Amino acid sequence: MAGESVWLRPRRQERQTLTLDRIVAEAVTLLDAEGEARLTMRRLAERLDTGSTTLYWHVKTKDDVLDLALDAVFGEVPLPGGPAGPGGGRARVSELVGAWRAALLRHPWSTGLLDRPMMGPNALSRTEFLYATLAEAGFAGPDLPAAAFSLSTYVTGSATMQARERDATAAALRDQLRARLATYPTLAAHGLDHHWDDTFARGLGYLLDGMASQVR
Amino acid sequence: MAGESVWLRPRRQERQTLTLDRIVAEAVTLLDAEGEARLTMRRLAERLDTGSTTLYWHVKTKDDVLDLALDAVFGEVPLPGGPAGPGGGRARVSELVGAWRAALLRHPWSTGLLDRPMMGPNALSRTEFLYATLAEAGFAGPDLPAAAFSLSTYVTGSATMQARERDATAAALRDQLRARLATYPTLAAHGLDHHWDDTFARGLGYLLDGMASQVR
DNA sequence: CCGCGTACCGGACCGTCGATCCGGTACGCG
DNA sequence: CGCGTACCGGATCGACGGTCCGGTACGCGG
Repeated sequence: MAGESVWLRPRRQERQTLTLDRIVAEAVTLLDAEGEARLTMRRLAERLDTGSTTLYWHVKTKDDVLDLALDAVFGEVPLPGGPAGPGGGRARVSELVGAWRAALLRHPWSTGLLDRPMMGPNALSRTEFLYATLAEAGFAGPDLPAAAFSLSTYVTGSATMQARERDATAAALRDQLRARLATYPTLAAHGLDHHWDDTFARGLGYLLDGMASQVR
Repeated sequence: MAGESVWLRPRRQERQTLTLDRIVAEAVTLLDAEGEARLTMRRLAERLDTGSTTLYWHVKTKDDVLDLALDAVFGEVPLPGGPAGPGGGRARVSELVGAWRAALLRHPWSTGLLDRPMMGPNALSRTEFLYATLAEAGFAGPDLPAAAFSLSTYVTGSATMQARERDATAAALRDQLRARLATYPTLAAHGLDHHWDDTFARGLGYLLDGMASQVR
């Protein structure tokens, strides 16, 4: 059994060496395509054209992959550049928050991972930016963490709620709810058909208005 | 092999028959004690003194158990009774929202399940109550779903964020963050030590203020 | 009092998962 | 040229969610 033919053996250079970055990137595309439930170390390894055990050289557990994938989503959120003009704090915050929400909704699985510590470098730098912008806008003392907390809470919560509603079974349940509008009259009359983008912006408006009146 | 001794055989009456309610209740206490990761159909069955397969007669999948457990948490939220006095809308909303948050934090695992459709009867009746209270307070048109959405988003998001912070690994990561306060100056200076209850109430104040100025 | 249907239960089992053991292989550096 | 180290993977482990199929006891009609 003298070694196989060269033609069958992949050339060393052509085959990219496995990298943590490649693993995370492939995990994100797999999650985008099939969701969290179908992300398996075996399937992920197969897509990377390697054995499942090899992944464990680069990563300690599957949770590591998920943590890294989540932080990769945060990495897609661009930080508004340049100095904020006077009174431009609101625009900058809206921009950051909107991009943040868009990134989460681009990867609906990410909202299911938001219950784990968001301590990746990308998440932290976005949070730092939010704190800095709010501090510059005049928030101080206990109002600073409260304002930052409210905004990030609102973003993650609303993305979770909206991603949940896109689920197929959620649509079926909503139809069933429509039939029980006797039991839930107000909800059925006003809560079923609304535009998410408008609803989100409106709620963000409430929050920013309330914050502005506090700092003024 | 003529049947075992009567003394060893449990009397029929003494042994409670297995009920969906008993399953859900036991699942909640198991989740409270050990978290979602350690909730297993086998372990749950063992606690109920039955075989794991028996559970599947009462329940179709494990997800059913989780859905029911989550709705059981919502069931712990009392609905403020009686008619709301004039201008009492804010107090009622604060009461509901506060109790809602308390229930979620009493069962920290629940925040990890918030990405699934909240379509259980308990969740729906709380949402209906919220809609009705807000409608009575003067919200109409697109402002009604926006207000209800903002509030429930704020509650679920903030509970998720706080429950996440109680995690043991989160504390370790926070210590590490404290060491890197050069990279995240504003965050490290203001975001690490704050009282959750005060921060939550302050943020809720922003939101309610902004909502009030809208409906006025 | 009998017998039988139905509501309920569980041992054995299947395929798959996350993770580990341990033996390889090839590249770079001395 | 040889050897260490960085990287890879077949085989395997224990546990999981879920199903098959054969039970068991209780109530109800005869």
